[in-house]
Amino acid sequence: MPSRVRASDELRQAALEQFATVGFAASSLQQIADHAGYSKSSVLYHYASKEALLEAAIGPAIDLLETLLGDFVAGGRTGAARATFIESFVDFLLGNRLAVHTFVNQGQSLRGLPVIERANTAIRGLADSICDDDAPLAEQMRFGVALAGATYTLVAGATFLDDEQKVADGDVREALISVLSELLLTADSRPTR
Amino acid sequence: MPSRVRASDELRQAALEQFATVGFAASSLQQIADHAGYSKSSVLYHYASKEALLEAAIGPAIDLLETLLGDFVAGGRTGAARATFIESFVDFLLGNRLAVHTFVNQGQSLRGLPVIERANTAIRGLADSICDDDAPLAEQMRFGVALAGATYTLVAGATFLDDEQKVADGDVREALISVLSELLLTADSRPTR
DNA sequence: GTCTATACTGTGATAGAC
DNA sequence: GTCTATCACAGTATAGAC
Repeated sequence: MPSRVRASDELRQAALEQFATVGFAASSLQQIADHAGYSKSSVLYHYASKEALLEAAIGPAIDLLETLLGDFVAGGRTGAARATFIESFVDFLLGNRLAVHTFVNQGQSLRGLPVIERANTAIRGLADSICDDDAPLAEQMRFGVALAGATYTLVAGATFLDDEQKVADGDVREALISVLSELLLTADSRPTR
Repeated sequence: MPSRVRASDELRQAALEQFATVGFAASSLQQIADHAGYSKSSVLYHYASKEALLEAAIGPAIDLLETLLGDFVAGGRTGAARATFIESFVDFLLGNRLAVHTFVNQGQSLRGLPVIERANTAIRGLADSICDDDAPLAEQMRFGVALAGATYTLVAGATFLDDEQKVADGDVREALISVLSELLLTADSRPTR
């Protein structure tokens, strides 16, 4: 193994995989250390606590999410802006599956942690931006279903499809963008029912 | 307090609320006992183990889900069947928020438990039924996004909207059915892109 | 920088008094 | 049926050798 790979990076990656698969609360420092090939104490040398390890593991992805959602909220409400947002969002999901998986599945029980709160604030900002104007409830739901559906379809996909039909990421990307575009791009002109 | 309410029911309800809010792993028998006004040992008298408590808490909802999905898979692929399925599914979500919340947020880390596996089997059966025929990937995604989106929108709604704008359940029901119908009812005639 | 050894806390679960 | 007392164990975290 090349000495280029640093222990802290290996530990961070092992932790991310553990958090995503068995959950944060159920992950022990011992398991993480074992998976990375280090001792439990080495983990606590590189990261002051289990929470610090979570911060390091999913923090970067949360950073991306913040800028992604922030840009969309700040930007115009034009159809073109929506289109690029959809693409960015899908790419974000595909490029940060483990972190998204962790946040989606464990976020509720991790309220109060700085990383989690940052993500929640960003998401709430998006929700407010969608709901503030007098948009009909169905429109708000369409947005929620689209983003939550895309997110959780990938998360559930990781859960169910892992062993079997391994679809190519490129096809998934295209199909997801297609469905989200259907839902969101022509939303203004849709009937309420 | 009327002696009509049984201790086991109170404990089951308290456990469900704990599991849904702080998660299964993070919930302690002590907390559950405190919330219900009993001692930790009383919990273990009524339920042999923490897992048995989970079974009792979300089992009934999983039963409903099994029949719901089973009926749809067994039934025809007609538009009318889809319409009634959408309505039943939304009603199921609205009527079992805490159980759904628990399964969605904790299910991944609880693999192997009988209740969880029953639900996973039912969901996989639905997924197979949708994917078995040569449906295009976008159509499969549309189904996934619709059901996962509806599910997680309500779950996230419980997370974010609890304190503020308390939308009436009736309106949510109508809006959700509307969005799901848009996505699923005319799916056969949609273009791939 | 990585390890061993250990302290301390809280957990799920059991036994037995009432 | 509910309680107190106790168990064995796993968890995070600390101290210090090398």
